[in-house]
Amino acid sequence: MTDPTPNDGQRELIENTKGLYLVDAGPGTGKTFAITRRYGTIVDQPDVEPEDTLLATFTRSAATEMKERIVDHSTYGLRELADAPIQTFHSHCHDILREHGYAAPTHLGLDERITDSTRLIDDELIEAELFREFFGGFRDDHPEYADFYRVLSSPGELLDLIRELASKGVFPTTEGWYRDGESHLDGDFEAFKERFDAVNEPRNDGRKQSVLRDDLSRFGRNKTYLSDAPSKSELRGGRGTKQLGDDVAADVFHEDREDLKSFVHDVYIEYLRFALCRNYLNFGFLQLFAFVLLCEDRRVRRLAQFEYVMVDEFQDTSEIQFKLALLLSGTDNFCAVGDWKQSIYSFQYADVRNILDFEDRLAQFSTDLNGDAERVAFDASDLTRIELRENYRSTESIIDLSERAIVTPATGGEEVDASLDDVVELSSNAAFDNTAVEEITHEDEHEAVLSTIQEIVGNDDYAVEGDGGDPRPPEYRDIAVFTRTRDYGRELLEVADEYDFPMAYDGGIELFRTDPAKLLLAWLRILDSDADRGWAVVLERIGYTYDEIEHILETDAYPSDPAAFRDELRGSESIGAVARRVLDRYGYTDDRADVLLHTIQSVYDSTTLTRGELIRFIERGIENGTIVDVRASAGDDSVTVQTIHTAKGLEYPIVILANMNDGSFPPRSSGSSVIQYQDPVGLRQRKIYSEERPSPHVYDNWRSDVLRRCLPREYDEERRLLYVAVTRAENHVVFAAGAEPNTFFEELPADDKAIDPSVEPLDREEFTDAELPFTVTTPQGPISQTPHTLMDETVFEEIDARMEATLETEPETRGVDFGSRVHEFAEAYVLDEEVTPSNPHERRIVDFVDDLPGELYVEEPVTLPIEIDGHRVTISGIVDLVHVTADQVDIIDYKTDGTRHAQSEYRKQLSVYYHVISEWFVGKDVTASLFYTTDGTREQVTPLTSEELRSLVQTGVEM
DNA sequence: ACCCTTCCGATTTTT
DNA sequence: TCGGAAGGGT
Repeated sequence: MTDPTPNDGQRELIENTKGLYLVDAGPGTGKTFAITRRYGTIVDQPDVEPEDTLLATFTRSAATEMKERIVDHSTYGLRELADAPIQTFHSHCHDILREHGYAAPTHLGLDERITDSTRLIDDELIEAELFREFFGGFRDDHPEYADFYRVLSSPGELLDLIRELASKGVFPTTEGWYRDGESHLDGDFEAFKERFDAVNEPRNDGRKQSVLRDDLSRFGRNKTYLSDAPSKSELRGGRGTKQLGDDVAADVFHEDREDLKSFVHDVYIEYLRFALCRNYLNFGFLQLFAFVLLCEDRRVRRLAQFEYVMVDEFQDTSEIQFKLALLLSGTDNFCAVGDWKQSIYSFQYADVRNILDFEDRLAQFSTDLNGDAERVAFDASDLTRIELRENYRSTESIIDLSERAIVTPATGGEEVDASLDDVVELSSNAAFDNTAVEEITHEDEHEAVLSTIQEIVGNDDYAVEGDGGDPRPPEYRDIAVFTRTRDYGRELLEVADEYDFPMAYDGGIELFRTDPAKLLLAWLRILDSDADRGWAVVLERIGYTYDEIEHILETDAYPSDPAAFRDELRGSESIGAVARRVLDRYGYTDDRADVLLHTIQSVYDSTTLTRGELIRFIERGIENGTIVDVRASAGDDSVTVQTIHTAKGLEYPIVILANMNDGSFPPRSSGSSVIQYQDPVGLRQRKIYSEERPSPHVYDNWRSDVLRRCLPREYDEERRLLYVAVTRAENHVVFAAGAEPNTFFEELPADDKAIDPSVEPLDREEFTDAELPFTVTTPQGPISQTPHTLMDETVFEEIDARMEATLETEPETRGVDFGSRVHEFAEAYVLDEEVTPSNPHERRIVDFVDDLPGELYVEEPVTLPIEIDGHRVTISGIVDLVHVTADQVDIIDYKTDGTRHAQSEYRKQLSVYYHVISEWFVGKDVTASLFYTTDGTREQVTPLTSEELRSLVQTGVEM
């Protein structure tokens, strides 16, 4: 592909090894070729060894590829390069800490040490588990932060925040914040003011109010603020005002955040301490300690610094990685290679500004690092920019299309920031340009895509470049279908399967942490040994309460229905049949269940696993959160389906970009967590708990609401994703959309191709290789140490204890709970959706509604209402509670949403129960009410009459 | 301005 | 389920 003789840009990069370089390397420009040759030039100098040169990559596989290609072109062999620092930032940091990291924590004031036995936790779910454990202890030790706990929706929110701060170089010390960390948390008013002014500019020469003022016309709507919030008119100015006052910017920005900062600080430092005590680090902490060490310890820094530093995929680096790269440079022989248009990893803390504002950031970071001591020596004004301009992959037409993509608005009115001035123009090297850029729209999008593929294969109109550069008709293997989400890819594969279409998914699926997998595991355990761990899950699912389950497990007196099902399963010939029956029983027929079925079947078929081993296999899958890697086998002549992220770095003759529908390229939202860090406004809290007034207790933070509206929604990364997708193509691109095409689809120039989807079923024999469209890799590696429970036992212990306590004080209290499935069923049935009853509870609902106001009897699974601190609590699975005393029946529906939202939907739900229950408890006074757990208030609901219910069933319309 | 109701969207993946 | 946003009525 890449010409062995470097072109001008590549040669400039390869030959100039001294000094500071920023290389713009667009798609298909032979970047890897140039970097590896440059590396060769560097280490082939007589006085330079591989250990003097750092080549940082983004992934391990990229590092491996680099090494292999260097070996091909230099005097060094693979063995000599085995230990060379050609690696990811993370693994390099790991190495630094292993060698010099023992006392690194002391620089933050921590007494703990990093030792050889300190592990790296590479599974986020295991870390989440550990963090939960940590946070539980933290809560007990720090009652002073109660107001923060009450607004947090989950501890995971804080872990996310900590990770983000770590990636930005904001670290805590035992005394406060490391270096200038606190200023990041406070934010940057000047930078904020600029954005504020930008959205506060009146429009139409001052005749129309600013975007911001318009946006705030609904200020306070659906919100509850504390009394210090200004009124809407105070905030926006009177009638006729065109923009917000200047003072508003300062007013919303400046907020007392001392308590918030100290809360976050304490959680952060204590979590670091916890991790070190437990002898582990996460990826972020690896970089955190490496950075601190390099900053504080001059000896280590000198030892660790390189004569040459090259960073590949620079657009994917985070702020801390940029700074680490600088600290690791002993000279200014520094070379960053990347393409801002391909920065699509912000969720992994990649910061596109590292490459877009390279010079500014370099100057800024160097100054920061040199604040108190001379650490790095860079002069940003000595920067040489190199542009790689020759594209060896795509035709000129594809390149033109990609340039359009990067500036295409994502919604009707969006103004795109990027302009083509920032895009380095590429020229194509393709042998010919017969490019088709087409678009198809059809309601049956999946079928339409498959039909299109059939149309393309073997068709000379879609010729691709053959081996000798001559055109040849395309085959299945030349085509890739890209999607934004995994889900869409799986759906497509599902449809393809129906037609025996040669199509293979390429990417990862977290298969085992799904309900179907857990239930299957439970039934396998029951089959194997009537294991309690299996029965508990099955019974809980049916709706038995904890004490009932305990009783059943003790006496082995299993209910007749599931026991019969177990016996039925025992008669199944194969594991596949068992799995299918279990999934059918619970109504799992979606694609995910099918993949699970496929996986189980193929693992069982292709290995010699016994049932017991299969159980262990699934258990490991759940414990490790195993992503089942599903890959196209290379030899198959089949279409590849993958997410755009997975496709980065790859190339295909023909690309179909599917699911170009409304909402499939979502805007980057400001996040929904209560406590968040945001550039440039710093650390902010969106909800505030306060008991000052009786109700409600949780208030919205008006400043946060205004601040958010000053930072516009961004589609920049979605555009870059689009760019990445298009630039994978060598010859042709097809956009596909369903019923509601998005703006990208509408705006991009493409020939509209009418389509009448009819997929020709293929002869399976012809594609025997593709028969099983994926292979499954058995999870490897050590089994995690976290004990795994399908049921959260602490919750049940808690419930049990409280039940005992309540029973002692209120022996009269009795209640009933329904499983949420019955709840859902009832609602669906009343609303005349097509549902078939599958258990006794559901059949009773059917009988009841069909025969209103007929008789209804419900067997009584009994439980007790649960009270904690005088408040009823919502416990997952118990949605509705019926509270029964001698002469009174209370039907209660728990809601966490305390301040807003209509009761109408709830009324429909509750009404069904109301009628069921009042039939049941003839002679008692029955009431229905909503219980708001946020503030403890309770509201009586007037249930629909039987007539209204009946009419609902008949008309199917809302009241 | 306030209240009630309905609608919409729940990513991506590597270290 | 559950928040955010927006539309409609008074």
